[in-house]
Amino acid sequence: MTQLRGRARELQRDAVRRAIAEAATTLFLTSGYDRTTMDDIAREVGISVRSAFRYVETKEETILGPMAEIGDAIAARVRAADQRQSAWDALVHAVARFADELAAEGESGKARSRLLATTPQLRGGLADKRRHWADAISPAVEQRLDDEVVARAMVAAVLAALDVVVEKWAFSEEPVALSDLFHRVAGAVGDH
Amino acid sequence: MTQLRGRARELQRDAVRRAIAEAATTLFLTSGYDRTTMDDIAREVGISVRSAFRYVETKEETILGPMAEIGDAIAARVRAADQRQSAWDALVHAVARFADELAAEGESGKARSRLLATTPQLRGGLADKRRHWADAISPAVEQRLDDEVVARAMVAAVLAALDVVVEKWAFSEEPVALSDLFHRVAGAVGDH
DNA sequence: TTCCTCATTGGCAGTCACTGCCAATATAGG
DNA sequence: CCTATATTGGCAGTGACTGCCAATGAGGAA
Repeated sequence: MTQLRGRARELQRDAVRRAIAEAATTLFLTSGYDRTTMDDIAREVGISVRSAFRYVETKEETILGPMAEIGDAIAARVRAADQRQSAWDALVHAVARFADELAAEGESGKARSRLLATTPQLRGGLADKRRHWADAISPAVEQRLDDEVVARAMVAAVLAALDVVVEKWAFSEEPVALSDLFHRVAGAVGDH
Repeated sequence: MTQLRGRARELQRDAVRRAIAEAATTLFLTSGYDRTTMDDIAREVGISVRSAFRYVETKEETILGPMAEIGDAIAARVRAADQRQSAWDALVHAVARFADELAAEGESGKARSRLLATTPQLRGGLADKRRHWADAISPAVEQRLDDEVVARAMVAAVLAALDVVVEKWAFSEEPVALSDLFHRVAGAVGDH
């Protein structure tokens, strides 16, 4: 039963992590990143600061943690794409699917995106995430391309373009269709 | 004489900043980023920690500070490029010139690049710099393109590709020509 | 030269992120 | 109920950074 026990523990851990992410996001959004201390977050969740740091490695991770899996999801979609599709097209479509999911979150997704865009202290963590995404996605792209450096550069370029588009979307008044915008921009970057 | 006096002060400031950058780079390279304290850097320069923080805002800035001007330099080159050149080509060539300068630094440039690539704590500052570069360069690209978002995305994409190429170059054993590699990769990303 | 003014300096104390250590506590399985 | 094991939270310490203030130093006026 050690298996089950371990699994239960993991589920419990994930629940706490989600609670931390939720509390942190709310607090950052209402009081600002700097003016929110780890103490505030821990208190909101109902645990000690010392324990909070057993669930997240850094303050940045409180809000960025949940973004970890996205890279794998995108990589899986690249792999699953029709083999006749070019590396670029497979990649752009896979990333666009993520854009759709973000857009589906509605206003909360927009608010979070605005927070990430306007909080310089989060950029280190954000860069880390993007790096991990790139590490996950690049091999899938490389398989269609046979060139490691080009594959990595292509992934980095597309993710960078995504960032620009998401920021534009997050701050635009009129409702813009995020993935349409992304497709348009990616097309323009790819054609020049 | 207030003018001259002010200028002298500025020159003095820049000299101290350079001394800080040099000391920080050396110390980070020999002892590692974490194991180097601001106290160590200040002592090496011969000033107090309190004063050091009047020259640089953060520990990251000690080594990243000198990278600030590069964005403007690239922007100027994009503007200066032949108007018949496409936005993409002008941008890629301007960035390649920077790659040449980096390569011209030789081993010290490589070592610094390796440090930046392997030190996660510097990624926030690095992302900030890249953002500032992008803010400086994008208007110059937009002028040839008439589309703000596409211009920003193009710049972000090319800078992301540059990062990948620089990292590859910094860690490769055999001497690779940095800007050749960059041109090849940029071409591949742009054509797909 | 001497004095005055203003910028720069550096020490001090305080905040906050984060860590190692340890004793108290909870919990699953016998 | 009891024990092995995991989890918890307090405490003290480090290091980045900030506001405050008294001391210092350098240039110009008298």
